[in-house]
Amino acid sequence: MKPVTIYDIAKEANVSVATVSRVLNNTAPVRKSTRDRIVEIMNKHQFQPNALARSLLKKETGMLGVLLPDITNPFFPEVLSGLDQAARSKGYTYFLCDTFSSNEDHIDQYTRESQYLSILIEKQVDGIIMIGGRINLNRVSAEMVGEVVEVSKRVPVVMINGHLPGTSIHRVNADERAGAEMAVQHLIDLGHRDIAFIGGYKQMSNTNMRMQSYVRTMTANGIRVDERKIRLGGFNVDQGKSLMEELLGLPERPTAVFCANDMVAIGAIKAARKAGLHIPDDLSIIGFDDVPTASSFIPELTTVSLKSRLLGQTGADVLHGLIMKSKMKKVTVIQPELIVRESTGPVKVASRL
Amino acid sequence: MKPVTIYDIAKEANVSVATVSRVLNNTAPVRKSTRDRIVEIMNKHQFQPNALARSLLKKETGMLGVLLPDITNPFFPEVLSGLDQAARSKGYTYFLCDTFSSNEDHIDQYTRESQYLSILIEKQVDGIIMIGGRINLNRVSAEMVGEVVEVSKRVPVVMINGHLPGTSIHRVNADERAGAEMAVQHLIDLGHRDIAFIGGYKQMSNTNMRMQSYVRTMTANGIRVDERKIRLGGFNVDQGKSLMEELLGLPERPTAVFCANDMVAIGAIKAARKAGLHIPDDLSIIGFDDVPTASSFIPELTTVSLKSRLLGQTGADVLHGLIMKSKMKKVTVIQPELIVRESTGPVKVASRL
DNA sequence: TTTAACATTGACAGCGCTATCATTCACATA
DNA sequence: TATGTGAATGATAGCGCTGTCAATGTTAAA
Repeated sequence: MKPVTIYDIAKEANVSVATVSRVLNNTAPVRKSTRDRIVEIMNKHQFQPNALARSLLKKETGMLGVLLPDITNPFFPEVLSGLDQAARSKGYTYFLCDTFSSNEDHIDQYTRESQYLSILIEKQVDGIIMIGGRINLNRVSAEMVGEVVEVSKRVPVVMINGHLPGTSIHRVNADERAGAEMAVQHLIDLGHRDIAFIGGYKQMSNTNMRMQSYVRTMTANGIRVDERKIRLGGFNVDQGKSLMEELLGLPERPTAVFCANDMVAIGAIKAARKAGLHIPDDLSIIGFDDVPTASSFIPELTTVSLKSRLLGQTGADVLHGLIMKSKMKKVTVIQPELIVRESTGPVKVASRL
Repeated sequence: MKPVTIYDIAKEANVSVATVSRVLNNTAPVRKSTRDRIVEIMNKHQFQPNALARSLLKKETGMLGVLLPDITNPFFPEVLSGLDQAARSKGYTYFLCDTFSSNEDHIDQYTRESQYLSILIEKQVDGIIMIGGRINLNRVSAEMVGEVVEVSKRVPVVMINGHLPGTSIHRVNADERAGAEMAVQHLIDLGHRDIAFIGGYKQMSNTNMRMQSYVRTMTANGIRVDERKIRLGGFNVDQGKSLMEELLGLPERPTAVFCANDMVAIGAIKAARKAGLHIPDDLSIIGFDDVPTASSFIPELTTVSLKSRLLGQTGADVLHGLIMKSKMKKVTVIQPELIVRESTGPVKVASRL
């Protein structure tokens, strides 16, 4: 059973294909009687125009590509949800390209990224959004950067929470610095002075920004930072747990911990509880990202929201602007927000004993 | 700057487009010297063939459509991740169509579903996967069913964890009945007799299956079920919380609670703790789905895994089979697995006091 | 040397649609 | 009645690619 084309419709309605195309796109006046007849025939056959043929001619597909590192990481569905809404409202459909999760074929994220990039180009997407947050500065070789730059010459690209140094690709970023400052300042305002930082990876720009901002805020408040209380090494619950255990092994444990993200914070809480500590009475813990889990955890996590949905939404808006050839700001910064919940509290002098 | 086409390549290489096409698809022998020359020119121009044109002719696009209700619900990214892997390994790219989340334009899930369905048809996807779990029996009108059936005549469709009664659409389902039985039996084996069921919605098939299986297992073990201890009303944390509060208000509270999903279980634990109960000593709680959060929660959640990744993977495999016109089983059932963690424990007689 | 059998290439139609230009009507105005 | 104007329509050329058929070379067996 062959799908019906506008030729079939045209023949049955005794008109030319041009006329059918006209009623389809409402691109020129068609006599009401003719139009009605054509529409009826279309309905009768449940005619659906072939978007490939149309796109081939019009050089626009209404399709976007969205690259992200791991849909299984709860941060990304949030971003995606904002992005989805904005994209849909403008009539786009998008390919989801997961570059790292379920990595059973031993291909690394960057290789997969370039594979997807070229597939997307071949499929003639109207634009590409790369959601970062994992950009590893060491690994971003000149080659990789060059590739993305090359792609961005062919089709608009915007990066969310990522940045390719030396390029001028449009991006929308959370203000990580401000976010980290909020977190640390919150702890300090609560009376804490002995504040640790755990989680993340040295090579990653987001970790660095968070950590640097931590150091700066401490210093600005006249607090000396203790190198031993900065412990990097991962973004997940288990890693958070062992990082916290290290901290607990120190001769003098901190009264508060700033975690590189919420997962690490959860791990930290688990370790602390196992050690018999009560949160937040004995120890305050603050996370980062405001993943949905954060609010359902016990205790509910104090954290800083990166406004993930807004990030996604804005990314899509910027991309749309680019596609429409509007002049867009090169970088859009989204202000995070401190979310105070239950895992932080005022320092107690006794808690150090 | 116009994109280069095979014509440009052909001209520069002094061959016909047919030959260029041949080296592109390796579809007929080409003299090595000619091939090398063409390849070099392609590289020089970073030539990427236009997939639209190719697909228009070949009637296959390598694109799939994936419909799901809410990417923000942690169950779906898991399914998607399995699906992604299987689809990618077979060379497919897919459109992600979120039919319900971020629903700010007041269009309901079913309307959006049909919108997406027709977009996907127009884009000529090779197949469609609908991930359910939210199919509301009341709302699945004849119209909706008819629509999906109509679509499935044009392109292969597979439903994951969903079912349109009266149709013969291929599907892969978790064995909800068996899963619920595992959960309840686990509780009974632990010595519990007074077991409640909370969460879900009466109109949904998954809720019904879980609930019926709960009743059956109780009865099979010679336990009478107490109607007051079955409380439906939602799938999220807050709803779980208030459902649990209702339960706690009962003259004789249960010693164990079987929750319709993990989110409800988390809510239940929150309510129980607030009431001063210790989990699992005073109350055992078991969830359903084995969402990633379940293992990071405190206490770690005992639950039954629906094998979400496997579900997705299998769905993609079945769809691929259908696309390849292989004979596929109409329904594939995935066996769930009981995951015993910390939120359930043996009954203590004293816990009833 | 001749000829069959491949290897290699070219020409060209056509996938389903839209844009452009040309043509035909139907009226209203002069 | 002649003419202009806009409304309706048709004819047709591609969009970039692949498949088919035909036309060349080339090589090895006869």
